[in-house]
Amino acid sequence: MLDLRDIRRDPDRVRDALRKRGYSFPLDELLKKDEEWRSLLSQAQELKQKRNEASKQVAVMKAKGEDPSEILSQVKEVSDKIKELEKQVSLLEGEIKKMLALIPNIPHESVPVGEGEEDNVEVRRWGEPRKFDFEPSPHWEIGERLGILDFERGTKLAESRFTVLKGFGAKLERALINFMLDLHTTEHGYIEIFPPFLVNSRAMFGTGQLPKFEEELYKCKDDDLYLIPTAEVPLTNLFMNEILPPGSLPIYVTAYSACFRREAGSYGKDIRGIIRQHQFNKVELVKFAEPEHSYEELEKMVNDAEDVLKRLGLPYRVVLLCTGDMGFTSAKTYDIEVWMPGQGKYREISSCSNCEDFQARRANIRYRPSPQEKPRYVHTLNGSGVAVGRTLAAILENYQQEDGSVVIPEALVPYMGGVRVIAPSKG
RNA sequence: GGUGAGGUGGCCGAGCAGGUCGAAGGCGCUCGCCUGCUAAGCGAGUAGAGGUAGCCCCUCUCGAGGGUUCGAAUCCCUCCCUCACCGCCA
Repeated sequence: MLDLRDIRRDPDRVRDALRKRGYSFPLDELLKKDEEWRSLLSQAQELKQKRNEASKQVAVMKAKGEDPSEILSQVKEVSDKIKELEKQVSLLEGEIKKMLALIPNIPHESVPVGEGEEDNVEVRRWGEPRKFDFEPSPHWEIGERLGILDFERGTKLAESRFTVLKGFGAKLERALINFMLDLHTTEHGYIEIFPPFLVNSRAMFGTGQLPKFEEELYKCKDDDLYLIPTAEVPLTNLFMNEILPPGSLPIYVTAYSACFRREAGSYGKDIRGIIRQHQFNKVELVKFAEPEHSYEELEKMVNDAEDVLKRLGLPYRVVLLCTGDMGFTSAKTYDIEVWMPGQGKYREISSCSNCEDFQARRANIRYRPSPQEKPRYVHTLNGSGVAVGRTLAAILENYQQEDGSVVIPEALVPYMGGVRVIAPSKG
């Protein structure tokens, strides 16, 4: 959420941001409502002042034993007028808040202007895609041959885009989660959190899933609870409605969570394999930072996510998203794309964003820079560190052998109980 | 799910037969004084938000929302949450 006062002060800045994002929004309507709101508000406040003064007078007169009935009848009218005005004020306030909640964040000046994926800018590459002396298979074929991915039973139990992991597949998924959490907590300074996978609508509003993206969420029928689409939601909202004391920033937190997305509107995409599932596992990174340092923190966070892929020996590239491809809440986003030999292209495996104070304002997360200063909004950052299912798919494709087996990356061997190769087995 | 108690400022905790109460007192914190250092002591300050370019100023906020009233932390209604005991349960 943007600050209404900033919008008022410099509406062109917002117009420019909306244009760069390819967003249409009735900004003039908002400004008009704002003006009306402020006018009515100050009218109401003036009357209240009057009423408060009169009420005090009544108290004094009563104490002296005088008769205040004359004032009483006058103030009664004022009170009624206040009620009328306040009704309008709160009505307008509601409308303004609703509109405000639908304006996306303003892109940082370093973000390239563009319309879509094709305008993103590659920042760097790491690792050399392996040369195969046979035709590399896509991960779903490898996984089915090895008996570790079971798509049919996933669909039987739930619906399409659900998959059952079996044997070493299930173990590899678990190994990856533990490997990533250990890496981030012991080497990158993150505190491990195990959050709720269901959160209420206030939390969903705080991180920007609601109200605009409700159709992406699984909602519980009888409760004000939603399945989280990412651990970013519970992690970022950890400090909702709090003022962090001086010296607490930056705060780094990480969590494993299952993520649930309805994937409405992506019917045709990635039907095969485990790239796009309704339920998937992810290790998430979230940071709370002072505004002065949030962009350094973003670079460091991207490095933390890259480190996962480096240690697994998976080639990747880092891409800076353009204005038209960025998420609603983000001011600047880097995607990390891992090389998938089976598909012959790089696929997103992590997305790291600086949301600046956009989410902090929604979730009311502040910090006090020093004991005598006023609270300020923190900057929040989030990033995948990284998507577990996609990493598993990347390992299958990058480490596949001609005989159908898959070699386990060295770093994971301890997490796999010493297993170095997953070979085809019966059952 | 049942019964009972309760939700006040960073924390603890008064106020709750409606009226100069955004709120005593204590702790904590900040600044100053004092003191070889530290501790103690003394003095001052110390909630958040909005209207305003901004000060003074004004308005709002005592879990949330609504109501009664000239006036609500105090009275009434609804909801939420916390704690205790019971029931159920991984």
